[in-house]
Amino acid sequence: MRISEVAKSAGVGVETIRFYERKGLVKQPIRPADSGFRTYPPEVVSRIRFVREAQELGFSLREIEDLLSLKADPHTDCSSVRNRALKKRDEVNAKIKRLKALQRTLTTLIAACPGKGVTSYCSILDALEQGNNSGQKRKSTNSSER
Amino acid sequence: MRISEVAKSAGVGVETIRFYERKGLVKQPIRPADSGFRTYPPEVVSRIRFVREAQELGFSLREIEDLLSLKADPHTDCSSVRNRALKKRDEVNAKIKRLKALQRTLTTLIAACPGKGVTSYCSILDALEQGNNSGQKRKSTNSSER
DNA sequence: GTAACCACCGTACTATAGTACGGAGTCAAG
DNA sequence: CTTGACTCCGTACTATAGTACGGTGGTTAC
Repeated sequence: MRISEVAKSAGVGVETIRFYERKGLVKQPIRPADSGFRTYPPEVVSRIRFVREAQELGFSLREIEDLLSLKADPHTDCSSVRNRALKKRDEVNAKIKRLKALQRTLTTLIAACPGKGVTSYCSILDALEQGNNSGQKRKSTNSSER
Repeated sequence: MRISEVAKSAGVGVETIRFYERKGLVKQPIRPADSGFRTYPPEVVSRIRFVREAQELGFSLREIEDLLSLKADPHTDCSSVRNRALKKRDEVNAKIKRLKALQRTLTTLIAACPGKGVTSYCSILDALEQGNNSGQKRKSTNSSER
């Protein structure tokens, strides 16, 4: 595949691929001596898609490189890969936990916002406090609203 | 609270708070006419913590502003807030789903990397393909995992 | 053979999210 | 009344993640 083809199927620009190549996220493809053009195997498309996906989930390109490098060289053993993978999995689990907390907060907020009428607390931070008021000092009716 | 106090308890720099103020993420605090210094109510700390938290989960400041603005004015009704909250919750759910997929992929990878020895596929993309060969053009017999 | 199209390269520009800097004012302690 | 800590402001700089630009060369289609 040529670069523009890859770009199109991965949903990115040509320049982005060259950029990822410079960053080491996409490895340099073969370049037939005659054409000099980058010629990619089709797998590169999933690799790029993975990068975009992971970005949306809050990973930086550096971290994504880390994730992608979780790959054992056939001639070394897997233990360091395994350990890094375990660590990454913990990080991902932590992220899921936090997103679930946010989800619960939104649910609380939605419950407090029945769709019409006026409610007393209808902000995400209030909802956070509502869902969360274990161990916090509670605030009374004081509000100095700016 | 003065700005440096807020900064310290929220774990950010003073400049960051001024930056968030310019961006509208932190509202302008009162400034007593005599001192002219920003004087914050303590709630601002959780607000800033929320911002940092949400950033780690892959939200941009713009999106975070959106989240924070999910707050009903006591004089309007809640329906638009509710709708936006529902939409946000969907987005969060989608993120959770994708993180769970990543988690499963890592688990597949970990399983393929028993800690020593050489394995045939020990990369995250291979693991993805292993865990994922449903609905896509398939290469081999479907192995129902998970 | 020349136009259209793609690819190549390096450089420059953009947006986001801060971080640092420099000069000036405020305030409490010594 | 000076010193030091803190604050103010605007401007400039940084890192990340691209995106665009401009010039050159190869391939194909007419």
